[in-house]
Amino acid sequence: MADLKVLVVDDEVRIRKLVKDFLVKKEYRVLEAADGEEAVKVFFENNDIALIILDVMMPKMDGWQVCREIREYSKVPIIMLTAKSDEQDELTGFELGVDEYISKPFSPKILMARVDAILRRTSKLDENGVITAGNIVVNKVAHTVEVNGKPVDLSYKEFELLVYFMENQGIALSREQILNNVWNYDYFGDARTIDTHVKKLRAKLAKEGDYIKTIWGMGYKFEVNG
Amino acid sequence: MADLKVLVVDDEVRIRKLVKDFLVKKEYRVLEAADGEEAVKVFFENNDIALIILDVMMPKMDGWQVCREIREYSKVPIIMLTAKSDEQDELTGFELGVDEYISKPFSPKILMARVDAILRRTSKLDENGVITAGNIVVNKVAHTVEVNGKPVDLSYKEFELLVYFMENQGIALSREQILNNVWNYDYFGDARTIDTHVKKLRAKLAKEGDYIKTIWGMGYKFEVNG
DNA sequence: TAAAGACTTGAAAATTTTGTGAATTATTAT
DNA sequence: ATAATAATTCACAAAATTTTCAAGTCTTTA
Repeated sequence: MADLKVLVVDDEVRIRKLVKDFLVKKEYRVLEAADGEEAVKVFFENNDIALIILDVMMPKMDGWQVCREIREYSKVPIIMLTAKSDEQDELTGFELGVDEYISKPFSPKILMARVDAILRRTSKLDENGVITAGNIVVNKVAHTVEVNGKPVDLSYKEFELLVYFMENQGIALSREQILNNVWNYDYFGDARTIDTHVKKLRAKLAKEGDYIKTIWGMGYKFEVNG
Repeated sequence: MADLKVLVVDDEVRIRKLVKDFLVKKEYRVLEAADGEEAVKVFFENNDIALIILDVMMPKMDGWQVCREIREYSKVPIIMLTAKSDEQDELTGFELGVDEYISKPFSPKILMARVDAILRRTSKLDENGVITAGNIVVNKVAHTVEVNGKPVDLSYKEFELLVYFMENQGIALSREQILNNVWNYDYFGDARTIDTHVKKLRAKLAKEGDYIKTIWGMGYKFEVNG
């Protein structure tokens, strides 16, 4: 597994540890948060979290609220851990874009199966490192890109940038975020260099360059539709 | 590709044809079966099938059962084609030793990528330690290399490097990766020593030296085509 | 609708990374 | 010990990419 980050949010240490142990065994990287506020904080400090496992019942800010706040900016998959009695609430949850429910007490094995399944279908990152979006297929392992079946040559940075975009489809990315992720965090130069790379990328992707949208005053977003 | 046989099992002719066409284009040999029983029969009549692409939902005998029966005798890689709703079943599947899941409707391209990846990791290395790629034949046991049938003398490191490349065909390898694998992980020296070895290797392999591609800013990749 | 601010773009400048031949330092064989 | 062979390092040329810059366009907002 390509080193994906999973954020586990629960106020009970016991539960966090349990889930974490299972995740670690499957080679996921695990971040933890003990309450809703911390969860939101951790999530936005790490902009590459692949999935959140979120308890509903928590002090300070409950799971629903966490979900709402995160959904304003991100489509990251969320698995909710609910008490048996919360069934009623699931209605709310699906509207909020929750991907799965698992009621406590749960079987870690099933939870893991769901995690795998969701990551497989959402992040499109399979073990082969192939990411797809529209007519673009990127093979991270082979370091190749195809647009409409035809190979396209990208430079190192262009490739990195495209991968970053594709792994964050539908998410508006600020220049700062892009800089932090695609460039080294100690990069000092002009953020405008991103623009130049975007320009080149768009040109090389031809029609599919339109997948990269400009978000005026903010940054860019990669999206196939819309 | 060394003429590998792939068995495609699906009750819909349309799907079989689609998959077959793509596989044939990649120079695989394709066998077909329209239901589970036929699949098992065909599999055991041909003892050199390299991979099975298996639909779950089929008359007579479903994919799970086919999987179970074949697994009693063989570790042949299996890719399952599942309906979206079958995710739940994946638990069962992984226990049965299914290698991959692809949910319908699927992108043929992704399917092909998976096929390639699986075959690359499972079947490349012949039983006798002979690896082939294009016009190069390496015998790990005898420690010999032939290019176009003619023996080529390589030094120890050159040989190791070539073997590493050939065991990782199509994969972009960073200098660090190469260093860790071909040199001892505690090697301290300059990574540029790789460049020098690559240079020598390319020279000794003559025309076939082109198999070693430079990936600018990243490292090298060994690939016969492209 | 004009001005200010934010993106695009093309091209030049600056920087990085590679390729190579030769020098230097192990290692092995004689 | 000495010669031969192999592995590294070095230095500089060559190649390719990244960044900067300036002028042109497009958006937003007053």
